[in-house]
Amino acid sequence: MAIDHLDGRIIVLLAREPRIGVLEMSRRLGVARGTVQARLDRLQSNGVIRGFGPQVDPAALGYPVTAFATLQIRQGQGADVRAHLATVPEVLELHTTTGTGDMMCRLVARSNADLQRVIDLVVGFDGIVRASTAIVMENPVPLRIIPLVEQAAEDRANS
Amino acid sequence: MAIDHLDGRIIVLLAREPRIGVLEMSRRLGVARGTVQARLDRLQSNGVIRGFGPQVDPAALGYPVTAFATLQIRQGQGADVRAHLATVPEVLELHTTTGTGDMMCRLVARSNADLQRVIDLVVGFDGIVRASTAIVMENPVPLRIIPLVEQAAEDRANS
DNA sequence: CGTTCACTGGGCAATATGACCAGTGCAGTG
DNA sequence: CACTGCACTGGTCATATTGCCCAGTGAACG
Repeated sequence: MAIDHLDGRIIVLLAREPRIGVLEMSRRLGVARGTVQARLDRLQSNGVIRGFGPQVDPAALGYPVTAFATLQIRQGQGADVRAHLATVPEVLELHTTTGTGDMMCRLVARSNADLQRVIDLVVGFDGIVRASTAIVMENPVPLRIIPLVEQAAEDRANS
Repeated sequence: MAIDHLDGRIIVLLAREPRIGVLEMSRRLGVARGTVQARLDRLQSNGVIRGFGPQVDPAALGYPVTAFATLQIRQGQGADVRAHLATVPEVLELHTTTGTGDMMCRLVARSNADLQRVIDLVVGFDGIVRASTAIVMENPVPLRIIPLVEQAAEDRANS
């Protein structure tokens, strides 16, 4: 569960240069190849590393508009709404939350006009009472994991 | 910019089985290896595929709590706030948005109690007027891209 | 003290990689 | 119509990497 310093270095190295391979990694980290391999296997079976899927940029796919929608759900309709939203490709992720809304989802669209279509698609479902949408203008900090990994490795080292 | 059907199949295949390699892909898709290689190169230089970084699960790292925070910023302090948030490892991403808040960020924490520490860290900064936080309970649709890629490939085919 | 465990450093065959090449079918252009 | 550029095919080649094996070492632990 907790990762040590070497694990941290492996993940960070992999995040920075995903294509380098186990052998090159072992060279850079100054450890035996088998060690890196064993660590990687462990990290993957631990679930710390879920996989190495391609990181696709929706903007480059023709979906440059991102928005977050907060949804209020009619009591007892949660499961239906989830199933509904799972069928909409423009819904990139969905969370159930505490707070003013019941759910929060990330949407993408081809344009601001197209966002209207997507929102209609999302909201035009019986169990959804109300939706409030925030359009993303800029993304100063793109989804990242390196700082957290470094901190987790540090915490482990200091304990 | 737009992707065709083969591009779509490459991305989906890669998303499902990231480790398979170009040769195996060409076998499965029934095209020559050089073709897959050329397509991949093109997708990467297009920016459609940003990379193949490891997908790290914060929960497995010891950060099982996720939250979204909506921030209101004092006029003109935007840049300072961004710089501040970029230094907090628990801030996994940050967006500037329209709507009631000025910014929206995704946070993780070691526990609900630890979330308080993270929020204090985030909010304890001069330019931030107010923050409202929604804790994630469940994640019915984890961040995904396959349905969108398939739709983008379809759209291209039909045009 | 003995055992277990992770790591080292090495060797092996099998495989994938990047780099080429000539040939082919197709779409668009003059 | 002929020409040209382009993407794809199917093949080769040398090189690098992979997955797998092994014995030996050092540290932690009961």
